[in-house]
Amino acid sequence: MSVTLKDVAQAARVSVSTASRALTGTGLTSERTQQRLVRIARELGYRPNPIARGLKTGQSRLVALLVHNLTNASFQVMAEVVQARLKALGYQMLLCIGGDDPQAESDTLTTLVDHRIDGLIVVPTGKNGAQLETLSKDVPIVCLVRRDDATDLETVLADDPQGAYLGTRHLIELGHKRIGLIVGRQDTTSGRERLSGYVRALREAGIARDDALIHAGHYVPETGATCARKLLDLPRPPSAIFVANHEATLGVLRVTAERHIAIPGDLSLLCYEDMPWFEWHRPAISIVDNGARDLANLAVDRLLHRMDAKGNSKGNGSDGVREYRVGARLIQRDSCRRIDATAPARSAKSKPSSSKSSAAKSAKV
Amino acid sequence: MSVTLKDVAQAARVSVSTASRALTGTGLTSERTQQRLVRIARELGYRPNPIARGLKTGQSRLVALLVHNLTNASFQVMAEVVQARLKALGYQMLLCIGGDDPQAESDTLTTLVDHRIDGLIVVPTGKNGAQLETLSKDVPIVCLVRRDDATDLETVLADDPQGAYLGTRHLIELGHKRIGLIVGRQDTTSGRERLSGYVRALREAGIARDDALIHAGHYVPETGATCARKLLDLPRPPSAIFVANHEATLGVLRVTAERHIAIPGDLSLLCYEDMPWFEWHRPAISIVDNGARDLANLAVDRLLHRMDAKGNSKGNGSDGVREYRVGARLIQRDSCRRIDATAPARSAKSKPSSSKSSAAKSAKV
DNA sequence: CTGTTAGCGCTTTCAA
DNA sequence: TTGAAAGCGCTAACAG
Repeated sequence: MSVTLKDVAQAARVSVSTASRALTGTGLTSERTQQRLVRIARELGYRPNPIARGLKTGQSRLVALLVHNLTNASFQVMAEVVQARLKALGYQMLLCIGGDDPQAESDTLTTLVDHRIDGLIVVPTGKNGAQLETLSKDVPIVCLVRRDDATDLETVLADDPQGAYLGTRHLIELGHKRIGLIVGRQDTTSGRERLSGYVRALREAGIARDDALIHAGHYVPETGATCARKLLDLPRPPSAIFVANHEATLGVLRVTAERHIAIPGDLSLLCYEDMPWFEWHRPAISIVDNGARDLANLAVDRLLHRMDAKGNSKGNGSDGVREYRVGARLIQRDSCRRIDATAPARSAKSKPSSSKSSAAKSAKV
Repeated sequence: MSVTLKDVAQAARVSVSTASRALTGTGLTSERTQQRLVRIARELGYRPNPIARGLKTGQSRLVALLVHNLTNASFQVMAEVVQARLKALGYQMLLCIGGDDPQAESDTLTTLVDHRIDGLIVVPTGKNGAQLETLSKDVPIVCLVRRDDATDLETVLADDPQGAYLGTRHLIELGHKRIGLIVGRQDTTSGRERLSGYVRALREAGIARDDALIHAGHYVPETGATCARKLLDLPRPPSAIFVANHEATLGVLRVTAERHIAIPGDLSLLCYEDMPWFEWHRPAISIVDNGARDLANLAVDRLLHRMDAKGNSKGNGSDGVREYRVGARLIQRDSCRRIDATAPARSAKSKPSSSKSSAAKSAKV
């Protein structure tokens, strides 16, 4: 079928080994034969077979990205970034979707290693630490977005404590005192950290924490809807809701629409994580950007670094740092408004998006 | 590092070939050795090396999916479906993102073939027909969503003519006579076909086609916004807009929000292609579902069929059919309303989502 | 039913 | 600087 190294060697009347050396560019051939071989290879349309090469070298030019799904905009961005970066370097991306299921993660992991992937970026479920730890002996691994506490793998995380803090503080600065929080499961890094940032901002502002305002659950629209109802049904409902994830935000928006609650007139809404349509939505949804693009880029950087270090067998490329944080930032759009601290939370229905200008400047980092 | 077939064979005191036969389950070994080998392999934690196997068999257990991006919800769904189906069969998915760029597509294609992928599902740009045609000699290919007219590759398409027809007819049945269309570029299959379906529905209803109501452009929010403005600025603006793609719909929604045009009170909006948040948006956006999930499943079916046929070398598995269509269906939500044919298009602002019940039953297919 | 032998296409000793 | 030869881990004739 295709042109092999042997064909090239024959055409050039040299041995395969010479051909190999010339084409892989080890300076172990004479300048002349080198160039000649390159030319002939091109003429013949020779393309090295990565499989054969891999069998010998143990490499595959394949890098895997394991994420939970493609519904989440952050994961979409990450997949696109990782793909683009790797392609530019001649790697192909194996995209795996684990659905946040430990069993699926475990299975996938072994198959990936079977395929002799050269590197792995994984959003861990947190339940396969031992396996990850073992695999990391063979292949460079970088964890993304979540840490697997059972490992000390290099991990690239969003600065969730800071992001949640910034968001909450922003709402406080706008005059909100009762701020509802819809946050993720507390057995994930991000769930815990976002809660902690929220709590810290309240504490600093001298606002008492009210557990009736805090709800944790899965990152799905249903959770958002359920929690929003609970919050709004409170005797003293919050004047602002901070939703720590974009899927849940969909649920919240539905509830507010159903109940004809104007945003930001009756309720301010702040969301953690961006999503393309938040900008197009009216009112445009203010967010705390988790920096998905930066996270992915950093993860790729770190992975490449480790892959490189492994190749040169100079240490494991860890650089001594185990955890990287990518800063979150507040992006103000139109879903939060300044309220008069003395007025009741639920004012008259109306006063549409005009809060933009009145909003405080971005909190300093 | 890992356990090889040789290790298993030695442990079992048989030759590697026997071990191979036993483990690959060709009925060419005695029941006893077969089971013994399987047991020993398991005990040793043997995992076959796909690279080595691939070198011999020419297969890789890798299937590639080449799409334009991951921003589009249809592509997200397709990627998830393809990934899930393939994983269940022991294949890994190589996800490539071509950005609808012919050069990128071409490059990717060659790399994929280098990697000896076992199959390819591709959303073609339409500019690399010759290359695709050539590659299809070596590897089973199924085109998805778009046809590459320069080839006669098996192609799985949405039934865009029908979908656009259904959508348009639905609007007509609701009493709309001036229906704006924001459609895709006319050099793509879907762009042309969606326009044709629209035109056919108008013709059947005896409504004259008005080119001022038809705008074609890229599938991006900006296009939607620009076209929406043009449509709404018309001396006689449309009473309904049919947006032939979800990205463009974002742009349209922004414009209507900016101008305080109530949907569906002042304007009915129908969108081609679903997106998770359309359902959560208020008013929930009515759509023509292109059946992304079905498309992906069918593409996988066809690909597997061809891969299978190729393996058994019984023909090319084409079954004589070159083109498959997956039916589109209308999903009514709350963004279209019945209008009084005699009333002016722009009525008083208000009358929010209550058109659901009054909407006509789904057009029959 | 099983073992022996020969590669798949490439890299990499080891000699020359 | 080059060639010959070995071998990565596996499968598949071909004998026995």
